[in-house]
Amino acid sequence: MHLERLHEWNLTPVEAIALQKELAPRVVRDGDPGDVRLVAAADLAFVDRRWPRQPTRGRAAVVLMRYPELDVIEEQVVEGDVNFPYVPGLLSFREAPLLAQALERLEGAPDLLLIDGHGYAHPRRFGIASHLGLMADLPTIGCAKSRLCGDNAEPGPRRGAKAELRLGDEVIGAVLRTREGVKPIYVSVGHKIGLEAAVRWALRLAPRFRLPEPIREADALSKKRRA
DNA sequence: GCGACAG
DNA sequence: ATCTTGTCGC
Repeated sequence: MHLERLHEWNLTPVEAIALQKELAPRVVRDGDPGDVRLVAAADLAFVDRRWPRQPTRGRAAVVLMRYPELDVIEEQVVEGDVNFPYVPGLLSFREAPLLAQALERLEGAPDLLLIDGHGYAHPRRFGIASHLGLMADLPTIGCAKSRLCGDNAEPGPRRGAKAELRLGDEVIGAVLRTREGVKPIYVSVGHKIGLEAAVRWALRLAPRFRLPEPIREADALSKKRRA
């Protein structure tokens, strides 16, 4: 698939923040992907174990799965240098370059994209899911395992229970219980999909475990040695 | 000044 | 993210 080259990646943190503010208005926060047949997810693992903020090597993995069968029909892995440090709020400048390369190698064309991280639920409303969604011009959902910003009540104990994630007087995402007895996940709009639809798809794609199946597969693939 | 802080 | 064994529970 094709991703648009929106800018260069070799930026300073100050430039990265300015870029996020500039691109955030282009994110589309509504829509509902019609009949979804193919779902893709991307995740990245680190190859060595140096300080989290230092230059290192990363391995990006992308999986393409059929819906509703949830079987993997394509995998892509790209290994390369990671130079940008981990800075809360600037995750995409650390991880997106390699993830974008892996996504570009995908031969199949997904109807929906899932990213491990936040989208709209971000200080400048432009998390990595929105960043990659904008580049790919695809309906994209951000699924994070923990909170970056905002406040929320505890969702109910049953699968499907949710609570609003809000920042100020704005709803920036949802806290969704995908399984009874486990911690909820944080769902937010990445691009070209409304929050309600994003939550519905996140839940549908996580029929058995805490995280949506495509993200689990991408995570597992990124941790495999090879490339 | 203090606390929070995706992966 | 990553370092790590056993262990509690379904």
